[in-house]
Amino acid sequence: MSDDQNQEPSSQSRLTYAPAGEQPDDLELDTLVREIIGRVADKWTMLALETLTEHGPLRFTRLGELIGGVSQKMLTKTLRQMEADGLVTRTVFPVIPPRVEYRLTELGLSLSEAFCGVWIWAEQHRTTIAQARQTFQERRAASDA
Amino acid sequence: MSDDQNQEPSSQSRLTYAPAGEQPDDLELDTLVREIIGRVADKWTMLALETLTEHGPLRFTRLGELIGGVSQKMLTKTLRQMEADGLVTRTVFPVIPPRVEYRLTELGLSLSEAFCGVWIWAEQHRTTIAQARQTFQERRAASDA
DNA sequence: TGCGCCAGGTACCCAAAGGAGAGTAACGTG
DNA sequence: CACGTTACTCTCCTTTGGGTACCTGGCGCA
Repeated sequence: MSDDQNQEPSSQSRLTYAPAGEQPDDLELDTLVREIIGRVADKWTMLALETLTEHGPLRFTRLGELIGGVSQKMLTKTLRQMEADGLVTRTVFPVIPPRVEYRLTELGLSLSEAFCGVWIWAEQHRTTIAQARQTFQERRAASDA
Repeated sequence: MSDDQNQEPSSQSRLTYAPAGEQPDDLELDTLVREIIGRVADKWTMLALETLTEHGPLRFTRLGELIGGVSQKMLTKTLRQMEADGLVTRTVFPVIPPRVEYRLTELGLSLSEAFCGVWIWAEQHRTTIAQARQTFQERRAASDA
């Protein structure tokens, strides 16, 4: 094996693994996909997505109530990000008191559908997971003793 | 609807929205599912899941290389959590130097399949998202001016 | 005239996420 | 006898996530 492609001088001192060799265009695509995954695979994003899918267009406060346990700050931040990514539209009605409506776009709806499988998985396997955690705890407790 | 369950005294001063009224058992299930989602919908978990699905059983360092950009610390933490949730098995071969193999369980594989739709979604819509971000930035720059 | 309404913005703060680097065990090889 | 090997753990540090609280604006209402 020629190691001329391997540009790490000493095999040590690299504690964060660099991506293993790939074609540059594949790597580029991969990076982009990862970045997207990192953004949409967010707790609040997923919850907002699901809530909007279930209840249709909602205004700010109502959406917060339905999601539950979210602070204004995070709700605002999450919705701004989703808006930036084109997952929701934000419509401001110039009335007093203000009224802002959040509505899923086609893109947002398609993501919601893609995530649907994960929700179903979580519901179906929750008991299995709970059980796995139980046995894992017990085994660790046993190995500690 | 009776609001005798609604114990907020003044509608103000509650900046984090409490979950809107639901049946207690539904709420319990919901909490559990949310907790699961919060754990599996993690960046490193998803990447590890996908890597193990694509490459089959892997040992620690190789898995880190294939995932790319992950530190040992996070890799260890992620794998421990996945093990605790029953998504992977961790097999230690008592040899020198140590050899540890990580392998997806049936549960892990099923989750991977559930996530598959999200990966496909991300790949399919990446240009749309990039475009949405572009226009969002431009609109914000325009409104600033 | 002053409070409440909705949808935030902003400042302050703490906790968790996560990276960098060193250390470790136990053996094989030079 | 020192070095490399793997799969970690540990400490130190910075960054981010996220909660609490206080502020605005314009109108209706008491």
